Amino acid sequence: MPLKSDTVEAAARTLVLLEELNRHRVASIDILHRATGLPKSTVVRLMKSLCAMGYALNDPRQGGYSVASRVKSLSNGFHGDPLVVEAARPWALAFTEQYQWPLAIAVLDRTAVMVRFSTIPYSPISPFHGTINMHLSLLCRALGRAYLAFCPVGERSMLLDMLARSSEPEDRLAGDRKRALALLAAVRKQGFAERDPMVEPRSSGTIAVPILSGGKVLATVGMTYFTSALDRASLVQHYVPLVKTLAANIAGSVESLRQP
Amino acid sequence: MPLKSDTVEAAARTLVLLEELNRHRVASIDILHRATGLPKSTVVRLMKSLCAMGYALNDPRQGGYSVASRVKSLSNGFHGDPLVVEAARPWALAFTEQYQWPLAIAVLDRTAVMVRFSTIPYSPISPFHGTINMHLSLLCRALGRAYLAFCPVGERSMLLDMLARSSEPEDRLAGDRKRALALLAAVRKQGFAERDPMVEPRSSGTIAVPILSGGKVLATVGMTYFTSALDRASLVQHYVPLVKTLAANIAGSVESLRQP
DNA sequence: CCCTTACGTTCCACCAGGTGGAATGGCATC
DNA sequence: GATGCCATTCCACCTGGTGGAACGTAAGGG
Repeated sequence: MPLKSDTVEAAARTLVLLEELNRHRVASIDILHRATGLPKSTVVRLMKSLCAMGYALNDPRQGGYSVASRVKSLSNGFHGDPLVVEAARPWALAFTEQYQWPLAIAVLDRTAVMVRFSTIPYSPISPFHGTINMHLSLLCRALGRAYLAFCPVGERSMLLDMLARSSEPEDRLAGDRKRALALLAAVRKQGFAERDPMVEPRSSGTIAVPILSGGKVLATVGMTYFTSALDRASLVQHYVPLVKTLAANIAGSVESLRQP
Repeated sequence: MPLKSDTVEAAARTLVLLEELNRHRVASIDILHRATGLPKSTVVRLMKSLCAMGYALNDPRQGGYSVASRVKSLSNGFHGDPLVVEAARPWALAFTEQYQWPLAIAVLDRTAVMVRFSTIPYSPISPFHGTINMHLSLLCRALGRAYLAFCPVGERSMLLDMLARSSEPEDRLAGDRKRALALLAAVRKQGFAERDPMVEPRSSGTIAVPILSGGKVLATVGMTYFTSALDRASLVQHYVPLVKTLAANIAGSVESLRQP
């Protein structure tokens, strides 16, 4: 079944597989098969190609495959992160250095938010391995909810209209506009967003707030943590204010960078 | 003409093309054709695929193609385990070839360290079972103690907080913060960590040191030996310095691999 | 200890996808 | 207007890529 009619199928599959591999420290054939929907013999053949070319390594004792250093040459020519990411980078790195927990910066991309920067590589205790370019839903994920709750009323209305047409399971709540608006009002009241408790993995959680400028949401910033490591009081009284201060500092840097 | 007999040809060509694209701010079809040796129709077809999937952009006004932000998904997983294991592998294999004793590389995984690479299969004196993917405690095992003793103060504090909530027998000492910190101070003073003498197997021992970078512990490296084969003087005066040098070499390789 | 389950790997018949030379189109230069 | 150069499209050809089935191995449970 072709992914897109004007793509080279084998190439598309290989790239999707490599993206999935980047999400894990080590990934088995079974994990890659489930995540991509490709038959196992196809996964094996494509992974062998990636290993032969130096993009991946397979150590059977480790239990699977992992990315190798050659993958850097597939992206090292890209230098076009959004302004808000440039502004956020030093603040986010300093935060993770001081508090250990990883941060993510996400921006709106059609009807989801997309992670454009993360301090996961600099955190010793990250629940995730590679989240760059992940799409996160607006109604079930912390980074998305923080966007939808704090964006202008007109924008929220339009986004909810678009979400109502979606067939994604995580967008289902958009079909019940009243409940969706009530959820978002609760997020605004609380002052920060959290991942829906029904969404996996349940061993971790995220708190997220908007990065605001001129009444608009430029991006959202979220801190992810292991639920076994932080009790709710510590989370709400200690970390939420820190993430809010971080967001304000980032917004300030965006303003500075915008001056000619 | 196939690149390699065990690769998916179309995938290999696409990746080579993408690497070449990364070398240019903008690249024309002709440039890509000359650099890769692929026929122009092949280059066009593969570039169309890359554009359709979001890895490249075509702007005729700019004079060709350039990489797009999605390429970051192809490399963002190269940090932590994959990075440290790739950096450590050649150094560790050379060490075991020269000194025979097996080595293990371990990284932090929540509140324990996990062995991610081991030279046991390459050691002529490896009566030890394979240890890859084993979790080792932070307070009773050499590889764990090396991590906890030499990591930054803030991180140690947080890890001890998390360990205090653990019900694992080997984490019990975390309940007595003062004694735990005294143990770790002693490890730092000694310059290397050892397994708790009460922990089995007593016929063997491990010496471990941190792999440091920018004031943080990336991983720990440990050498396991038979206690009947080495006296303490030989261990401390001969092998500990060798393992420390090994760790410094690995750290250097990590820095090199981190460059874009 | 044996059976079952789950996962990784190999095989191979099948055919659809990928190939590249030739032709075409567009643009700049003289 | 002719020429040269580069990008793109076309399409006959055939080989590379596919995926279900079979096999091998290891782990877990009774």
